[in-house]
Amino acid sequence: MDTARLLEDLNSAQRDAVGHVEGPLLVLAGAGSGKTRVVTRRIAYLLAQGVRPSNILALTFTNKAAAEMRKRVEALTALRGLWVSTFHSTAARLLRQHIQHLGRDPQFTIFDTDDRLKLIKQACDQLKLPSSQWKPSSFAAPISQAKNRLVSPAEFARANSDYFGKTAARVYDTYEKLLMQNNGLDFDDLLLKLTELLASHEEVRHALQQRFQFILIDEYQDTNRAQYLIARMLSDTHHNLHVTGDPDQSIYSWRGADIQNILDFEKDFPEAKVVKLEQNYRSTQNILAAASSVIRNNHQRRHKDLWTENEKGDMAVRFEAIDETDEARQIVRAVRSLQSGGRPLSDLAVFYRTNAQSRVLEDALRNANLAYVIVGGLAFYERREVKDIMAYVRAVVNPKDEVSLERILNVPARGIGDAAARALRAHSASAGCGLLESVRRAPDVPGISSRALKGLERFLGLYDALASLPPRPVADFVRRIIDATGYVQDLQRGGDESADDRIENVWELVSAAESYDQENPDRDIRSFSEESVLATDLDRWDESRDAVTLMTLHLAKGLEFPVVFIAGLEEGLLPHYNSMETEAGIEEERRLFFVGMTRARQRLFLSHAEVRHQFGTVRTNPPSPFLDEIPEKLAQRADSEMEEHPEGDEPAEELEIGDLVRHHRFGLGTVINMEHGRAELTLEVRFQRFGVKKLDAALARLARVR
DNA sequence: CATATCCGTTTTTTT
DNA sequence: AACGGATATG
Repeated sequence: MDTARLLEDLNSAQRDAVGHVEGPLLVLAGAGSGKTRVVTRRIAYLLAQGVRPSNILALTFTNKAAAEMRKRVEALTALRGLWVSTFHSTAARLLRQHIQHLGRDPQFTIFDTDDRLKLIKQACDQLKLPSSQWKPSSFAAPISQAKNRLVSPAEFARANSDYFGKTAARVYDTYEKLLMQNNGLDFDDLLLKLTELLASHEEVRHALQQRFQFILIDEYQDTNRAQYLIARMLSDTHHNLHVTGDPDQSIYSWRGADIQNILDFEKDFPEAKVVKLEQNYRSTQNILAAASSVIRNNHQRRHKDLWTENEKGDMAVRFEAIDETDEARQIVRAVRSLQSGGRPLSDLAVFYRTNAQSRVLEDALRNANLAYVIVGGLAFYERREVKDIMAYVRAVVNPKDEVSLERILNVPARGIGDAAARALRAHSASAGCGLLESVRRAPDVPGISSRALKGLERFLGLYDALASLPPRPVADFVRRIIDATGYVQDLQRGGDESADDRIENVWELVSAAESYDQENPDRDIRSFSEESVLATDLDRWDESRDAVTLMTLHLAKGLEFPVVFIAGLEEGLLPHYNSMETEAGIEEERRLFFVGMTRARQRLFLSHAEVRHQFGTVRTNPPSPFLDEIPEKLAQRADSEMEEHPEGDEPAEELEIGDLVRHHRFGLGTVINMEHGRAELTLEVRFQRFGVKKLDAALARLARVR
């Protein structure tokens, strides 16, 4: 393809970036500034310059971003041998080829967060930590953080001398041993082990440096220590490292991301070319101005001015709801009116801070008969029934994976209970053999009932039958598991309420396997298993469906919608309680809000509720301070709850002491006393802002708030 | 050993 | 409010 054509419809900054060939390149790409376009064009440009596709490595954070990038490069040029994939799957792939240099078995299984927790539990048991005092889940985050920062158990122990830290260090150490025994790597290990491999094995590092002469990294502001080192080491010979990112969209520090990586890029590579993309092609002037006025309040920030040639557009709309149900109702009403104005539902998205917020929205949309999709939450491959089936796959693929083995031993129930499992484990420990071997020796293992023995025999038959199956087609393999275990019949028999959903998911797994077969005729059950662990809900999202999209603000990064709703803009939710203690925490929350706002192309709706039901209790939340950072002239207030809820629509007789009520002037309050007079009922209400008032129930027109 | 029931905990965000 | 884990019961 001719190079002039690749440059012609770009602005000058974009052209600078695309036309850069040799040497480090930092592209500071503001929201909506055509970043993906620049990256894909640059790949095409490199190819046009004679760079071989196999010498290029493009790294992203999500499979979706990788797929999108691949698709767009493909539209420009042929790309056999080009690697475009996530950090994690790239690491997995490289480790399969080279991990034996670290003394590990290339047939490792990737353990997800659920598996990890089970191993941590095992570690706690081994260390005899009383469960009343220690929660296994409390160790997950510290261990993960340590790995992200390349801190070994020994170093962790040295750095943490307090009571919790010392215990966590022991758990970490034991957890690592268990991972090894199971021949497993957790998500963090994928990056960590690759870092170790590159650092300790010059010949591998060198070979990969030769292979990947041009490296591109997307969302560089979200890289953690390990990812940073991988980037540095891989690019150490040719220095052709091209990173793209936006410090204002750094929202993953809790996962170990270090914003310093992008801020220090020029220090790391003094010869780096820096390009700033500040023209926004996505949003209206009003939306952009509103978003800018928010992000401006961050102090830890490199100044940047986004601007656009787009039209002024509508003002952002800000509205207040009584509670989360009311908020959902108002959003539904707006959705309906947009729809009748000719908007397809696929134009609309609702973002929120926490997954728990999706439920009310979901209910409201369903009741209104509006199509919706929830992206995120419990990922498909994390659902119990899907994990059960996949555990069979994993147990067969990696016989050392005892987390999976234990999971399936008695699923569906075949008479192998706790006692039998314990006996098998004990035998493994004393005989020094694996759990599977103990299952084989079950007749000789003490403490196993005859019923359990029968079950174990059946299980073994099943296991061996599966182990001898051809690894392709994947769908046949999966179907065989379902048939042979009677998994679906078992669900039907159990007859619990969610059985239908679960059965549906099981069949959906089969169809996922079928499409995998179609799309990857050369791959097998092993690669299917691996890719499924790294798959997320976002990857499965079908954007073409005519439905409102619901997702968290985190997931929204990198996407855009003509119309965006951001719900739950309250202090405590955004910024979230757990992030409000430090300035850095609040700034990250503000960036999260900024990310959400800048997803919108034409319309932006911002809502908050005065009270919210959380953990079964009611919580009164003031509006998010971020809302007030938007100038009045940029956000029009729609005080629509008045029309929707005329006061006094609830007879006072229904009130009880303790009820939360809303008064048109005094706002929210709690009924603290009721006095029945001759003809009237006098209420005593303690208002949150106006103190205690005595009101005539017939006149006060109070609305009860659940 | 399987099933039923209760209790406690959970929820911030995810590859 | 809902799920999973622990406990009691059949």
